[in-house]
Amino acid sequence: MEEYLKYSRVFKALGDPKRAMIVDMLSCGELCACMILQKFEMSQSTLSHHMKILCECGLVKAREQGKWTYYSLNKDTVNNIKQFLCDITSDKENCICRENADNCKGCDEYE
Amino acid sequence: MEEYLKYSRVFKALGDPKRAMIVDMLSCGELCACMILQKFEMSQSTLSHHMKILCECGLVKAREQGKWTYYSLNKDTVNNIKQFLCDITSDKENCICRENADNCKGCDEYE
DNA sequence: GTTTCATATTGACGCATTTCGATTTGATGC
DNA sequence: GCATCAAATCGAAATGCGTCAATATGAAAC
Repeated sequence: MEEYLKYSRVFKALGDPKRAMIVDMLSCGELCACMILQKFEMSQSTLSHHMKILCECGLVKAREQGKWTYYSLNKDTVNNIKQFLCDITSDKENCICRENADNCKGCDEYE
Repeated sequence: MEEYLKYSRVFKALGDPKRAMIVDMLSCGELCACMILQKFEMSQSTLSHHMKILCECGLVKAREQGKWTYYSLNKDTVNNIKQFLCDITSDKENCICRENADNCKGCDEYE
């Protein structure tokens, strides 16, 4: 379950449309907070909160320079969850989560 | 924003570790609800609720057969969000979300 | 050092989510 | 028909989330 928790934290961060859009914006390169804020109708504190969530799950990196904070996408984290999605779409012969499949009458009938 | 909402609904569904695990279980093939329930310490009503969320976002398909309901992964939906992740990790020259980048003093200084 | 500006933090407010026990629905078997 | 079983739905409680205004922090400019 620890493994799933690791992934789900990132998925949860992307589970807000505004955060998904922010991540998409950052895919073109680093941006400062004020630039991101321009694109949304939200308060500065709300944006700051969203950026914190994106940073805490590892999706986004923050770089402070003087007054400004520059945010960039952490592609390693994106690749991690991309790998998870690849794993679940690849064909598998057998699977550990199926080990007790015989205990289920319904599944027996189906097989 | 509509586009991001479409993606974020799926991400949100994966944003719960139990649901991420269920999706992983289904990656090996169709399973009935009772089989999934065996693997978790949760009530039957709670599982039913999670399955509804997974179905409503399009990640999982339900097939009813008599008393039993069989769930399977909808790989098309997984491939959709995989494509989004591929897009944001690919190198881009320019990006529509950057169109007003000059308005930001901070960004100007940085460039 | 005081002002100004960008960002973070705090506290509060509704709203959504997770969870459960209890009940309902709908199919199967007697 | 009646009992049984799988799954869905309902109602309620606890927790979490998105949002804002107000305030705090901390760097730059004067």
